[in-house]
Amino acid sequence: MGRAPCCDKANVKRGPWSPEEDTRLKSYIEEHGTGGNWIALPQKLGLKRCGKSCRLRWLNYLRPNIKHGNFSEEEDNIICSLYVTIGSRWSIIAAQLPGRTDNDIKNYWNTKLKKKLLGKQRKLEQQAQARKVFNQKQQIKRESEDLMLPVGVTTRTPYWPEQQYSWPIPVANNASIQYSNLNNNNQTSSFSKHFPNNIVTATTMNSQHSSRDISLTQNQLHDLHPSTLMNMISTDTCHTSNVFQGFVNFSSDFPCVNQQQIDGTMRVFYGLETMDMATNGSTNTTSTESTSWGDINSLVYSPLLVSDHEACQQRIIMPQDVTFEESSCFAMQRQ
DNA sequence: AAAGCCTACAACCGCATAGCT
DNA sequence: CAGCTATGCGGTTGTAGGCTT
Repeated sequence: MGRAPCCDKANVKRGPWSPEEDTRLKSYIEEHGTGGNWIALPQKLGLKRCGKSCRLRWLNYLRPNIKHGNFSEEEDNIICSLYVTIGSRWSIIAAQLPGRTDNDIKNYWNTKLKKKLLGKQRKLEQQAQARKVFNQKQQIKRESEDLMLPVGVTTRTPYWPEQQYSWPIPVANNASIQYSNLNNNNQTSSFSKHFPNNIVTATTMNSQHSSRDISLTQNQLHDLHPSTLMNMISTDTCHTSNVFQGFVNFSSDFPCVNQQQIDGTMRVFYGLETMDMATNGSTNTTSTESTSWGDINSLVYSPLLVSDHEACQQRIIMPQDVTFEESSCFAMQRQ
């Protein structure tokens, strides 16, 4: 047995609303309110509409201060960032955009923004593939060179093969890459690199929510593997390390900095894009996730179990005109 | 000009859940 | 606590209008 219908479908009008229906509904609600009962509303009004339909019409089109169309670049960015962070929770996203309805944002996403993002994603895939092929060729070349060495001569294997973990460089200004991790001591560590000035900042957040902000020089970090850095940040010895040079205000770099704990996985934020990074199996990171770019869902943080108000407090890295024409963000993938 | 296709978006549907009895 | 109902939400569908062939 199916669910009981909310109204008598045979006796309700469906389809587009007429101006007359709109006027009746609008003037009634403005005068009397909804009365807390949408189901009874159409009968009071003499409208042959389902209560649900009245509610939707009011919420999405008739209530005051509704904006339609003409989404600004800023709104695009907010929608994309929130989608990446919390997924298709349109009502939460709409709550961040005054005058916008969840339905409007959903439609806008499905018809325009998604395609825009997928186009960018395809471009990234192509660049990643090219980079992968290049790295494989380099590896083969190195191995074949090693084979040519005389017997008894051993090659020095660098701890981090040269350039293998070089930081990807976005072309545009004001980009940042951010890593975060929850270690075994319930301590969240994160670090980010900002472009184009190449300032690197790091933060640790322990269970008591105290934080430590550290800055590192570009030259010292260029080839440092993220998980190694994370290790250093996560330990109390970091302030004595010669890598760390001082303290900067990390939190103010981000609109929303509530630390989200991503156990076992480090992620990179690149404006709109995120990627999981394979790690070197150090103490702070426990798993390796492969990143599929064949699906828009791969852009979404998952799984995230947050309440609605928490969702709004999650850390959101705002995209800031990052382009990827010249860069490959997969350079950090360990082969 | 007309048919077919595509896009945008309004509206619907059904599930989950809160709140009431 | 169980059952019922209204509401809220997200996915999906329907359709009008524009575009292409």
